[in-house]
Amino acid sequence: MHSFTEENYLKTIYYLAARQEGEVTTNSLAEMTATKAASVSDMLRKLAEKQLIHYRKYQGVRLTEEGERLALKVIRRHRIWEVFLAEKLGFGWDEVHEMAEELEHIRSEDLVQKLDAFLGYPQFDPHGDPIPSPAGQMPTVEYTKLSEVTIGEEVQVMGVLEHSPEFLQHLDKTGLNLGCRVLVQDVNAFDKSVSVQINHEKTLFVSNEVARNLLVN
Amino acid sequence: MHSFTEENYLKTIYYLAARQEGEVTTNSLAEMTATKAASVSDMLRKLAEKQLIHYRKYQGVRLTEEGERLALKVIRRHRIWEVFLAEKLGFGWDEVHEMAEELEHIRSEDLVQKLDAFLGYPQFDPHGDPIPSPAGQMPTVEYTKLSEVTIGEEVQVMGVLEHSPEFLQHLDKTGLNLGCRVLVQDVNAFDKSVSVQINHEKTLFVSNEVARNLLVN
DNA sequence: ATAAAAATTTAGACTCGTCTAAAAATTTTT
DNA sequence: AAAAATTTTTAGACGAGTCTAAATTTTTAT
Ligand SMILES: [Mn+2]
Ligand SMILES: [Mn+2]
Ligand SMILES: [Mn+2]
Ligand SMILES: [Mn+2]
Repeated sequence: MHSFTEENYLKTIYYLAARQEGEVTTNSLAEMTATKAASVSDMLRKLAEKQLIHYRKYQGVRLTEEGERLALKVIRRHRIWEVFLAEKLGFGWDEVHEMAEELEHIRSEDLVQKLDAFLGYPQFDPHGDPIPSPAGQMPTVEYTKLSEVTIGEEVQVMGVLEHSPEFLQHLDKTGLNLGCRVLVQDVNAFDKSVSVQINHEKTLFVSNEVARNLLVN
Repeated sequence: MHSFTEENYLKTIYYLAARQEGEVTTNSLAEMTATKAASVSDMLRKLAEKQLIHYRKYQGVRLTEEGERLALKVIRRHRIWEVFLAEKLGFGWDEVHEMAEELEHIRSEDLVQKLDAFLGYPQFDPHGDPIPSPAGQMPTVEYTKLSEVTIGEEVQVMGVLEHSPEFLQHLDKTGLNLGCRVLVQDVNAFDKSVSVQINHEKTLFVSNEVARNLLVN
């Protein structure tokens, strides 16, 4: 069995690897896990011993097949629990992540399987992130950032890149929920802010900062 | 905040105190928590420092008000999760305890509150154990052991004293589920085994060992 | 009332995951 | 190509929770 801590490191390595090219660095892991580089170094040695990562000193780190399988298992559990919390218990998408961080470590194949069935085999979590298959495959989705959409195009909000409660609450307040239709009316040449029409109703301005973190299509 | 381990000790002290008179002993705690007396001694010192137990060396241990409040919180979470696992996910009453042992430590007031509402504020868990109130009160129930019931009386199965999967699976096999009606037809004078009629249908023999662990109304 | 037995606590050690400070390797700058 | 800056690793320590072995206290038996 693997500890909570090991599971968290694997998950974090997976996420960092997904968003850059090449190996994941010690410092980026330290930042993400809110620990110090020295602690990360220690843990990397342990994970390498257990064959969960490929690790060459000073050269960064990469998941082995087994490590990726485990990381995806944890991510699957996390996202399924998020669906449960949002759909069944009525939590907002800004509240579910923190609880899922704990629930994802509950160890029982059976539990996640039954929960998945109870939820009707959801494909996406409340943030629009795809749920890995039981076999450990991450579905590929190709979404565009709202900031990349050209004027005149109408798209649908499919997910978010930024997951902080503050950002999600901001979207709630402006009415930019998952699934809502967005027509790009204009892009400001100076600050790249976007003027959009939501669901063929109200018009609003979206800063580039927000637009870069909204996945559409 | 309190650690998983501290929560488990408090819960165990509560259970041991409930089933004996007087203080709880170091050895009984070591047995229940599957650790050694030396480890228990250490932990008792820590819990006493935190004012969660009354502790005089060599004289056993008793929960403080704060300690009992915490213990009941953990027990409440445990039993609510058990209801969820049985009612919503379809697990058997022999399967839920182990998972609830982990889920009971998920820290969120909001989560247990919403889960409670989702389940319709259940009063009893799948084993017939009462669920402590949000305020931290353990409901009093007065049940009798089936082994104490006199011939001719008809009672209803309300709970179990023994919670092992083996015992519960045995009850499943013989059809002695929660809520079923039991008419005591005869008690064997030699081994105290009981001849009972279930739901006015089939008759079966129940060993004294089983009858002592069945709570009836 | 002693002695023996049992229960409990203390002492010292170990693992896990973390830290700070120092050393070593790599990368960047000049 | 050196020197400087940055990144990473190692060394040594710590807290939580556990262990075994030894010391101490309490209980039971003689
Ligand atoms: Mn999340
Ligand atoms: Mn999510
Ligand atoms: Mn239980
Ligand atoms: Mn129960």
